Amino acid sequence: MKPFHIFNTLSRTVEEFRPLDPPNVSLYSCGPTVYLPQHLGNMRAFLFVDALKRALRLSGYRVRHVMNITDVGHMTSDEDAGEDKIEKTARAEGKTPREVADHYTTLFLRDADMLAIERPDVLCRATDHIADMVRLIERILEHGYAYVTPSGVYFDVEKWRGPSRVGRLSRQSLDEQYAGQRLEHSPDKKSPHDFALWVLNQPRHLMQWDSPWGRGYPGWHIECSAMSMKYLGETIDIHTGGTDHIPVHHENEIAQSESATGQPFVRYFVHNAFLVEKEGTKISKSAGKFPLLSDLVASGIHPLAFRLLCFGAKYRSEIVFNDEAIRAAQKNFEYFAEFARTLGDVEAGAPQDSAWAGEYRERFVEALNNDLNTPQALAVALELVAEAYRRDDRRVWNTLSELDSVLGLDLAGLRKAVRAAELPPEVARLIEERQAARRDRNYKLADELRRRLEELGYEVRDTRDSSSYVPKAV
RNA sequence: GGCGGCGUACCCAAGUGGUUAAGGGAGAGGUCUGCAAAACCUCCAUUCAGCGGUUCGAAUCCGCUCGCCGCCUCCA
Repeated sequence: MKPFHIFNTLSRTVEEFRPLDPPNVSLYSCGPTVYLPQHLGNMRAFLFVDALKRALRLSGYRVRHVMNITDVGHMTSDEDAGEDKIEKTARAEGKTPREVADHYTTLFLRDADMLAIERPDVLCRATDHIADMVRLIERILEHGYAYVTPSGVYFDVEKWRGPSRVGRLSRQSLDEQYAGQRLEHSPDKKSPHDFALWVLNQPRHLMQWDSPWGRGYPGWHIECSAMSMKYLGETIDIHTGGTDHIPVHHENEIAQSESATGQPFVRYFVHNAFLVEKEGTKISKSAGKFPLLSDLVASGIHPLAFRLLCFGAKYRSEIVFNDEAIRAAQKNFEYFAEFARTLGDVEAGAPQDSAWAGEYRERFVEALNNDLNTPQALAVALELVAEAYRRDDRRVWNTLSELDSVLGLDLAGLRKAVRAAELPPEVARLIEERQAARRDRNYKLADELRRRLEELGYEVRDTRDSSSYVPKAV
């Protein structure tokens, strides 16, 4: 294991990462809410987690990753009393909540696959874990940090609050946090700070479960606590999410988890910044308009270009998303892909990389271990390829594929695809015709044939007396 | 109103006290070439929003000003 450093929101500093049980790392990520497609901003968060996992692995850690699918409990309005978003979509589309959740989960996983985001070891749906949530709420009640009312079971924030307990993440006192807030609160709450663990007596809701307190449904924070503990234990190493989760969601998760177990809930909270549009405005689900991965693909951008775009900035920085930025990322992707293709012709024989390549591996790992500096790591990878071209020395495959274990561009696949590619008969015929035309200096015909080959998906590259044919990047 | 953050070239973006301010894209010129593509080479911020201050030394620390954003309400 190499020393890994990461910014911990709990301390607001970059810390050396020390897992509880090295080299094992327990990692929990707040996953998607599946009532709408995930937009590019959402996907950035998952790309961040993917980079974190892969970087840890490259440095010798073994990561167990759990991610939730939120398919119940997110409300359209404040205070857990509004309409459930899943149900709202279900009503609008004439489907059951489960159908809605399944549909958008499938879409999410499809996009994640296209972005080469590895599947978590456990992908768990909230609605499959109602019993776990109920048990956790019972523990909180046993410890006296919650109370039952006709409208629900609430967490008693006033009782829990202490010098170091509340506002650890957000750096806000309760009074600060709620100053100026103009929401109406359930009259059953002892304090406006209290939040629902279990909601009762909302007969209009489609999704309801029996509980010791009556039929109802879980509050929107409890799922993460329950599932995190179930699959990773009462104290986990890393918990990730977007910065928007710092003040409420994660603050509440800590309170309810630690009041139930008496143990620290999370050792390292790591939060990613947003993807923003040109004016610096957040791309949000609720705003209604946001680009999807499918929009990018439709405009001719490779999904992995978006992956590289996200790698081009640190996870703690906002990324400004615009046409020029994504096109630059596309160029980067093509640059790597092109290099992998040229390796396709080189015999796979060289087991040993050239000595000069080792330095690049070191610098790459070093960058990642320094608070996941993916832009610096990406720069190193680009420099490695440039240097290989410059030296005309392609014996860098072992190094490059190690870097690709984090970059995730599947360069090995691209390389293999070129080697395995067989020319269809029609293409072969066109190529011969074109070569003849070039020999006859009939360049007009040669250019026409080049155009037709391109239509068939083959890019033509001439040298003085031969040509190569490369299937275009998909 | 409270809390937090940002402002580095045309665009994206590292760097956060000390040799020439990473890297990529775009742009300009060149090598190669029937052309094109790919690749490579050269050029492209005496300067880090502005103004003060601390320091032998600051893009990096402090203060103020301007501009922008996030969270506090579902949100990665």
